[in-house]
Amino acid sequence: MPQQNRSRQNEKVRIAILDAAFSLVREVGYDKLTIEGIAKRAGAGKQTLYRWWSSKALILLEALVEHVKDELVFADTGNIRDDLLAQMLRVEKLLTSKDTGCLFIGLLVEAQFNQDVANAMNVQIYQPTYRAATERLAIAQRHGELQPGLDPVMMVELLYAPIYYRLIVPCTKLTAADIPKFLDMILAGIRL
Amino acid sequence: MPQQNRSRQNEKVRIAILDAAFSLVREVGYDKLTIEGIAKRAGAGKQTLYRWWSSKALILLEALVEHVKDELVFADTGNIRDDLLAQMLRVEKLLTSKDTGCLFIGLLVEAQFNQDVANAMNVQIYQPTYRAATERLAIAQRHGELQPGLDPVMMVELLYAPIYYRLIVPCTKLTAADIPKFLDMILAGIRL
Amino acid sequence: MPQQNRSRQNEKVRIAILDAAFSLVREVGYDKLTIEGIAKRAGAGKQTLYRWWSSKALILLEALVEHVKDELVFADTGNIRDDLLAQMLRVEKLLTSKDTGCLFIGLLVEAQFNQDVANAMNVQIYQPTYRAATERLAIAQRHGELQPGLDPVMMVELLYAPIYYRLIVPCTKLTAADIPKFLDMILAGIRL
Amino acid sequence: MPQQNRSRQNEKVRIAILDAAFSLVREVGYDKLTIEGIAKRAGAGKQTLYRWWSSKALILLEALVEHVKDELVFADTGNIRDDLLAQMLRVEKLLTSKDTGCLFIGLLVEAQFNQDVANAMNVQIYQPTYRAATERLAIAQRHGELQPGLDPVMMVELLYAPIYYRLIVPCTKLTAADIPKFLDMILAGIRL
DNA sequence: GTTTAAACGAGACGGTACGTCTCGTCTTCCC
DNA sequence: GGGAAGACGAGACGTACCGTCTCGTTTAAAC
Repeated sequence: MPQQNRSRQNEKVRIAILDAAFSLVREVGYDKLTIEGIAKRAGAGKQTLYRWWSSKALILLEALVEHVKDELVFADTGNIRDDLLAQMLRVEKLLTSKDTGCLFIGLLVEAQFNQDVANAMNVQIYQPTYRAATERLAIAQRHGELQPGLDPVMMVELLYAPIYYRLIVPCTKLTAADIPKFLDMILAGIRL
Repeated sequence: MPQQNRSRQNEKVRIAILDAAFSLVREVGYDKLTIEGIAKRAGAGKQTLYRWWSSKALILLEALVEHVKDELVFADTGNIRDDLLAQMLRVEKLLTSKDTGCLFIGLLVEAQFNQDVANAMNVQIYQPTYRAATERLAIAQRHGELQPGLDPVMMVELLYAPIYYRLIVPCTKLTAADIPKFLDMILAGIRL
Repeated sequence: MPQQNRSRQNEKVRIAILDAAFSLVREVGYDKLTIEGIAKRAGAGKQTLYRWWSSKALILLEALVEHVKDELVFADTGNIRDDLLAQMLRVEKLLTSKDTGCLFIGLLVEAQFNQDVANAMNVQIYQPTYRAATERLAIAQRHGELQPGLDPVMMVELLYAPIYYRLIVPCTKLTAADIPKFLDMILAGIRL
Repeated sequence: MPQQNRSRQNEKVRIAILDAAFSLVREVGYDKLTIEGIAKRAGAGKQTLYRWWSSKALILLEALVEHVKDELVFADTGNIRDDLLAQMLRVEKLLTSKDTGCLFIGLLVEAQFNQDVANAMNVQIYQPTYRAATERLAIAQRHGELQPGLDPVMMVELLYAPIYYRLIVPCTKLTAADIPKFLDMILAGIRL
C-alpha cells in the first residue's frame, strides 16, 4: 500500500480518485470499469493513478476498505449463536449491498488472477476478520458452547462458506432469510 | 447454445476450436486468453468463432462440459457419508486439476458479469448436479440417515460451500485432506 | 472474356447477374459494390460469379458493353466539326449519365491497378473507338479539313482529353456546354 | 488538414508516418496500401494515424504535397511556349515518376469516391496550380501571344488534359516526347 | 518572498485485442 | 451433377484501453 510514501501529496486528489472509482464501479460494473474512466471522473491524469496504484483493483480495494473497516469486529454477547448470526448477517449485507457488492465480487475475481490483489485482500480484509472470528470461537469452545476438538479456522470458513457460495455460484441468490437456516444446520449438523 | 443449429457445419472445426481453447487457457490463464489466440491456434478465422459463440466464456464452457459431463453422477452405495465424500472429492479434483481448475474459476468469474454465461452454466452444470445430489439426499432422508426436516437444496449448497469458499477466497487453499473434515463437521454439527 | 466458354450455361443467370450489377452500382456506388451484394440481388451463389468472372470490374464491364456497344460509331456527315462535336457529346453523355457515369469511372479506376481490366477495356471499348475515330479523322485530312501532318491517334486523344480531364480532376465539372468551346479551341488553336 | 492543431505533437512521428506511407505505396501500390501497413512500417500505433488523418488518402496527400510543393510554380521567361512546355514537362515528370506517379493516380481515384479527398486535393494542389497558370496565361494574352477572347481556366485545362488522358486511359502511355507535340497542336490548332 | 522540486492535468505515444466486414475458396445439400 | 446457400481461413477495418512518456502548471516546503 502506498499511503505511507505519499505524505506530501494532495490528499484531495486521493479522495477524488477513490470516490470516482467507488461511484463508477456501481454505475458501469467492475469489468467495464477502466483506469481512464476513473481518471476522467476524478479530473485526474492517468499518470497520477499509476503513480500510486498498480491496478484498478488496488484502487477499489482501498476505496472498499475505507467504507468497511468498521464492519470487521466480532462482538461478544456471551451467546455464540447470536454473535455468529450477527456477523454472518453483517457480511451478507456487505456482499449484497448496492454499494459494495459488485465491487467486492470484482475484487474476489481479480484476486483469482492477480497475486498482489490476493495478498492485499488477505492483509486488509481476511487476516483481521479471521483473527476476530477465531478468537470469538475459541472463547466459545472454552465456554463449552462448541465442540472443543475442531479447528477454529475451519469453523470460520465453514460459517462463511454458504454466504460466498450463494454469492459466487450463478443463478443462486444470497438472502438474509437463509442465513440463520445455514447457521443452524452447521451448529446442529444435518445427520439424524 | 448453438449446437443444434449447426448440423451442417464441419464438426472438425468445432472440435479444433474447443481443443485450442482448452489447451490455451491452461497455458496463458483465463484472463489472458483471447479470441484471436484461440482462432490462431485452431487455425480458424475469428469470424468462425463469433458465428457460433458470443463470448470466449461460452467456448470454454462448451469445452469444459465435454470434459466433465460424466462427473456429475451421484453414486448410491447405501452409505450417505461415503457417497457425499466421493462426490465432494470428485468436485474438488475437478476444481483444482491443472486442466479444468482455472478454466472453471474463469467461468465463475465471467458469470458474475455476464448473465448469458450464468444461465448457460446453470443449465449445463448446476441443474444436473443439483438434481443428482438432491435425489440422493432425499433417499438418505427417507432411509433415516439425514434429518428429515431439512431442505435438500440447502444441504447440497452447504456441502459444496466449503469447496467453493476455499477455491474463491484469496490465500486459502483447497486440499483433498480437508474435505472429509468439512464433511464431518457438517454431518455432526459444530455445537457441543 | 468468358462468354465463349459458357455456351451451355444458363443465359438467364448471366443476365440476372449483369442486371443486378448494373442496378446495384447505381445505388451504392462503385467502391461500395461487392460481389456478395451482386450475388444476393441476382439470387445467385457467389461461386457462380467467381466461376465466370475474375473480378467485379469485369462483370461491370460486360454489363456496360451491353449498354453502350452502339455508341461507339462515328458518323460521317461530311462536316468534320459536326461529326466531332456529335461524338464528343455522345461520350460526355455516356460519362455523366446516371446509369453509366459512375460505373465508367469505376472501371477506369480499377484499370489503374488491374491489368486484366485495363486490357479488357482496351479491347472492348478503346480499340473500336480509336479505330472509328482515326478513320474519320484520316478522311477529314484527305478532304483538306484537318492538317495533314498530324497523327490521327494523337488528334483523337486530344479531342477526348478535356472530357476525361473534367471527369477525373476533383472539383471540376463536365458539362455539355463546354464541349464545343473545347472543340473550337482545339480546332483553331489558342495562339494568336 | 490537421497540421495547425498539432504544434505540440512530435514532428518526428508525423515525418515517420509520411515517409512510411510514401515508400510503401511505391512498393505495394495504392490499393494494396493499408493503414496497418503504414503504422507498422512507421513504428507507430494505428491510433496515431487515425488521430491526425481521417483516411489513408489524406496521409498520402500530405506526403505528396511535401514532395511537390515546389513544383507548382510557373516561370515567366517571356516566351509562352517555353513556359508552358516547361510546366507540362514538370507535371508529366511528376505523374510518371516512380515515386509520385501511382501515388497521384491513387489520390485521383480516391477523390472520385471521397469528397473530403477531392476538396483537399483541390485546395492543396489544384487551386495553387490554376492560380499560377491562369496568371501566366493572362499575361501572355495581354502580350498578344495568345488569343485574347479565351478563358484562361479552360486553356489551362486544355493544356493539362492530354497529360491526364494518357495517365488515366488504359493502355495509353504518357511520355515526355509527346508533350511538345500536344502543346503545338493546342497552340496552332488541328484544322487546316 | 522567492526558489525549487514534486506532483499534477492533459493527452500523445506504441501496442494489443476487440468485434465487424468483405474477400475469394470450399463444402454441403437440393433440385 | 450443377447451382443456391453459406461456412470457412484470412486479414484489414476503426475503436477502446492499456501502461509509458513527455509536456507545461500548480503548489507547498525550504530557503
